[in-house]
Amino acid sequence: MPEKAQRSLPKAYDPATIEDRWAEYWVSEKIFETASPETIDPARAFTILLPPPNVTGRLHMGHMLNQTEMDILTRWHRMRGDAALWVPGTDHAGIATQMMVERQLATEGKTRQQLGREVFVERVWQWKQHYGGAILDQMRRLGASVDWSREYFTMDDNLSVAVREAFVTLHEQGLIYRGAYIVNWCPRCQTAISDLEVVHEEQQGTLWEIRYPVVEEPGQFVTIATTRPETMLGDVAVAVHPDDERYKHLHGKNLHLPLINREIPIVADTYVSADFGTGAVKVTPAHDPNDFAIGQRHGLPSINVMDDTAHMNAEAGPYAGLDRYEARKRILADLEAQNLLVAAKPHTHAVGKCDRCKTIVEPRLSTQWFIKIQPLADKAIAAVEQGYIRFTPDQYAKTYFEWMRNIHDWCISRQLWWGHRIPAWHCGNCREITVARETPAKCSHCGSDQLTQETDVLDTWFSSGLLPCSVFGWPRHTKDLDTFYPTQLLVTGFDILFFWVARMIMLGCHFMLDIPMPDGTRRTLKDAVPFREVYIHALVRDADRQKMSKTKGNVIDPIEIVQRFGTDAVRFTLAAMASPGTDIAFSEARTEGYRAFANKIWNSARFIFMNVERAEEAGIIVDPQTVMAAPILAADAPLEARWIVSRLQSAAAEVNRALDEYRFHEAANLVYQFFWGEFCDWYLEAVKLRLDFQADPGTAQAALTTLLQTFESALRLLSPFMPFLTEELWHAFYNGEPPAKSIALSPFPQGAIDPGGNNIHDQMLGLQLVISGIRNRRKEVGVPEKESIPVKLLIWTGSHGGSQTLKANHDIVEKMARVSSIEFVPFADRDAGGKYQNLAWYPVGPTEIVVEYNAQIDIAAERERLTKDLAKYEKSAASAERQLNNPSFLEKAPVHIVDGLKKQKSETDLLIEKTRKALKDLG
RNA sequence: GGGCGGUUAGCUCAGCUGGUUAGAGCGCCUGCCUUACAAGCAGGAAGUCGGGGGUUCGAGUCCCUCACUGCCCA
Repeated sequence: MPEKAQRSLPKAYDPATIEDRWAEYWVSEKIFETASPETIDPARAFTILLPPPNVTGRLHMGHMLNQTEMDILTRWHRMRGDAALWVPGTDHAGIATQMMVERQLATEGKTRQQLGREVFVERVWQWKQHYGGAILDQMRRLGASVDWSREYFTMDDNLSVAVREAFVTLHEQGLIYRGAYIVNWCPRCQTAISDLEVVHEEQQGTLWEIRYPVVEEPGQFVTIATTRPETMLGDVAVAVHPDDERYKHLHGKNLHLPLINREIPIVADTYVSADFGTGAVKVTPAHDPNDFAIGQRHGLPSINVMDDTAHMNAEAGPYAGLDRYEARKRILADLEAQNLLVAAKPHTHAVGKCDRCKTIVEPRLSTQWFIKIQPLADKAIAAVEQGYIRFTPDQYAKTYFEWMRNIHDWCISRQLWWGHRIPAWHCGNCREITVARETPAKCSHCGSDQLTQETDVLDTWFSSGLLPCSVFGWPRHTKDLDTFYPTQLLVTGFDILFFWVARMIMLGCHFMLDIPMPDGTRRTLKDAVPFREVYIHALVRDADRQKMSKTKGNVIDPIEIVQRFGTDAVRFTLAAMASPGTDIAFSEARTEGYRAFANKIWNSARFIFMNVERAEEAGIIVDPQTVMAAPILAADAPLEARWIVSRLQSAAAEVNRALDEYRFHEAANLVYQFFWGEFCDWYLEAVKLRLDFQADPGTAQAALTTLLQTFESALRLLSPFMPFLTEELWHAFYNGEPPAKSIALSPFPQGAIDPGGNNIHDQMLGLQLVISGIRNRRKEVGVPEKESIPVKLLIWTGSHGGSQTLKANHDIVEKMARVSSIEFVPFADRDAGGKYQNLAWYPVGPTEIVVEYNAQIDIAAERERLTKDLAKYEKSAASAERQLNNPSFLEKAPVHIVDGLKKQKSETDLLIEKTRKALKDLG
C-alpha cells in the first residue's frame, strides 16, 4: 500500500507525483493477475494477447495507442466482472536482435563468425537479459493492466517446445517441404526474408537495351531490355510473346549470350508483355521470380551467378569476385565496347529493400524450407467467411481475403543463428533428412549416427503465430487452454494484418482443431480460431498528419510526452482521437486540453473533499462506504440532483455501448462531456446552494450524499481511460480505506435509461437556456461580471411546465446568472404601453428574458442582431412550411419526424412573432 | 497496373443504419483572479459539408462522375 491517500490535495494536479507510485503498486500488489483457471467460468473470460513487440524495441506512439486501447478494454471488462486476462510478452525478433548484437560485437572488433554459433547465441541471451526488458518496463510505467506472472518470450523453453511440435507435425502431415526456389535474399543480413519484409521503393533507374546476336542468322540481333544487366550472365533464354509478329520468325532459334559465349534459346511465353521495352525479355531463372517460373515452364536450367554476399561467383567468368554493382558497370562498359548496348532509357521502377537494413534485396535461388500454405489458408479463409472471426472496421476482412486468396507458400527458414533451430538432421551417410521432436541418435533412413542438425532457424513469425495457443500450454491440453482459448480479441495496426493476424489465424485454426473442447467433444473451426474479434487501429501521425519517421525527425517519444502531460492525458488524447479507420494526427494542443481535464477533475475532488470536511465540522457524517450502491434519491430531491443522477445513468449506458463497438473516441468524449460539461459546469454550481451545513443540515446532508455518490461513480466511469488520476482520487475519497485494493477492481457503472430522464432533462435544459440567455443579455448590455441585477422573465400564455420549473428553481437561476431578483411577468403585460421598449431582450423557449440595466442599449447593434436572427428564423420556418405542405412528405415520412417538424415550426413561429415585437419595440 | 480510404469551422477531427436549426477540442475575439480549478469561468464570431449530376417527401450521409490526396498490393 502506498502512503495513505490524502484528502488535502494540492491546488494543481501534478501527474508526476502519483504515477510512478501507482504503477509500482499495481505490479507489486499483483492487482492484474488473473485467478487460477479452475475458478474461472470460461464464458466470463476476457482474454487478450499483446501482439508481441520486438524484444529489441522501444515504445513508440503506435505501441502506446495499441496498448491504450487494449488497456481500456481490459480494464473495462475487468470492472464489469469478467475474468480479464491480458498476456504480455516479447518476440525474439531474429534478424533485428542478431543485428543488434553483431553491431555490439563490431565495436569490440569482433564478428559472430569469430565467436562461433554457440558462443554467439549465448551472447544474444546475455544481451536479452540486459536490454530485452526495455519495452515491457515502459509498459509497466504506463500502467498497462497486464498479468505479469504470465509474461512470455518466444524463445522460452515452453514456447520452443510448441514450435518444435508444430514443425514436426506439419512435416508429418506433408505440409513442410524443402526445395530450391527463388527467395528474397538480403546480402547484408545473409538470410532469406519474406515478401513482407521487403519494402518496395519507387526509384529512378535505367532501362538498358542490349543486343543479343542470333546464332542462326549472322548479322541479326534480338534486343532485350533490362534494369539489371549484371544478371545477364545467368541468362538461359530470351522470351517473347508467342503472338508478337516482330519475333515470330525467330521462335526456336538461338542467341549468343554476349560476354559469356553461351548459346541460349528463344522461347515463346505469354508472360511477356509485347508493349514493355522491346518485347524481348532475358530469362534468368536464378535471379528473378518471374524468370524462374518461365524457366520451369520451358525446362530451362538455372544459373546462379552471385554468392550470398551479392558478389559475382565463378559462373560469372571474368566478372567473378566483383560486387553486383561494380559488375554492372563493367558489363555495361564491355557491352558498349562491343557495340551491343543500344540504349539507356530513364525508367522509374520499384526496388525491393530489406525492411531491416535497407539493403537492396537480391532475388536468389536457394534451398529453403517452406510450408505448403493452401490447406492452412483455406481454414483461415473459412473462419472469417463463416463469421467465427470478426474484423472491426469490417473492410479489413476484404484486405484479409485478398491476401489470403493470393498467398504463396511460406518460406520459413532463415540463415540466422538467433532463433528456433529447425528440428531436422542431415545424415552424412545417406544424405537423407530426419525430422524429429527429440534430438535423434540415428538416421531414420539408414540408421547411421552421422547426423548434423540443420543450421537454419525458423522465421520469427512461425513462433509468434503460435502464441495464442502456446502461451496457454499448447501442445499440452491444459486447463489454461480450456479456459482462455480462443482469446476474445486481437488489437493491432493494419500494417501487421498479414504478419501476426494472418499467421495466428492459420496456425491456430490448423492446430487447435486437434485439441478437444473442455467437455471432451470435438473442437470445430468456430472454437479453433485464435481470437473471436480483430480490432484494427490506425496510424499515429504527427500534428501535421505526417508519418513519423526518424529521418524526418518528427518522431514523438511517448515516454517524453507522458512526462510532460501525464500518462492519463496522453492516453485520453489517443482514445478521444481513435475513431475506427482514421489515422490519428497527434497534437500536443489536444493533449494539453486533456491535461486540463485531469486538472479539472482533481479540483472537483478538492471541492468535494472540502465540503466533506465542512460537513464533518458541522457534525454531519456521510459514510463513504455506503456510496458505492447506485445513487438513491429522496422523494423530494431537487432538480439538479435528479438530473445529474439521470445523466450519469445514461452516460454510463452510452459509454458501455460505445466500448462494446470499439468506439473509443465516442466513449472518451461521453465521459469528458459528462464530467466537465454536466457534472462540473452545472451540477457542482447548483449543488453549492444546498451545502449550507449550518442553516439546513437535512438538505445539505442529502445533497452531499448525492454529490459523493455521483462523483464516486463518475470516477469509476473514467477509470479505464485515466487509471492513475482516478486511482489516486478514489483512494483519497475513501480516506485511504477503499472497498477494494484498486479502483480497477471495483464495478464499472452499468447505467440504465431512466424512464423519467427525458422529463428531468427537459426541465433542466429549460433552466440552462434561461441562465445562458440571461448571461448573454448581461454581456450585451455591459453589466459588470460581479454585479447582481434584477431580471424580468415574461411567461407566455399557454406555456405550462416551463414557468413552474423556473419558479421552483429560481435560486439556481439567481446563483448561476448572478441575478438579484426575478420578476415573473405574464406575457399579456408586454403589450401594455410600450413598457419594454429599448430593453435588452432575449427569447428562450416559452419565456422572454428582459434585463433592465440603465435602460441603455446600443439600438443599432440590437436591431442588427434581431434582424439577423429574424432572417434565420424565417428561413427555417419557410423550409419547414414547404415540407409540411408537401403531401408526399406527410404521407411517407415517419410520424415522429412529422410531429417533430410541426413542433419546431410552431416554436419558430413563436420566435418570429417575439422577435418582430422586439424589433418594433426598439422604435 | 489492381485494391482500399479520405476531402465537413483557422487547425485536428466527430457526425454509426438518410430525418427536425451540422458538432467537439484547440485556436481566435470580449469580459472576469465569482474562496474547487486562470490548466479556470462567462459570452461571442466562425462552415455554400471538394466540384457536378442523380435517387428520394427529405442527402454531409446512398448512387454516378470529375478533381485533389493518402495507403496497401504488384
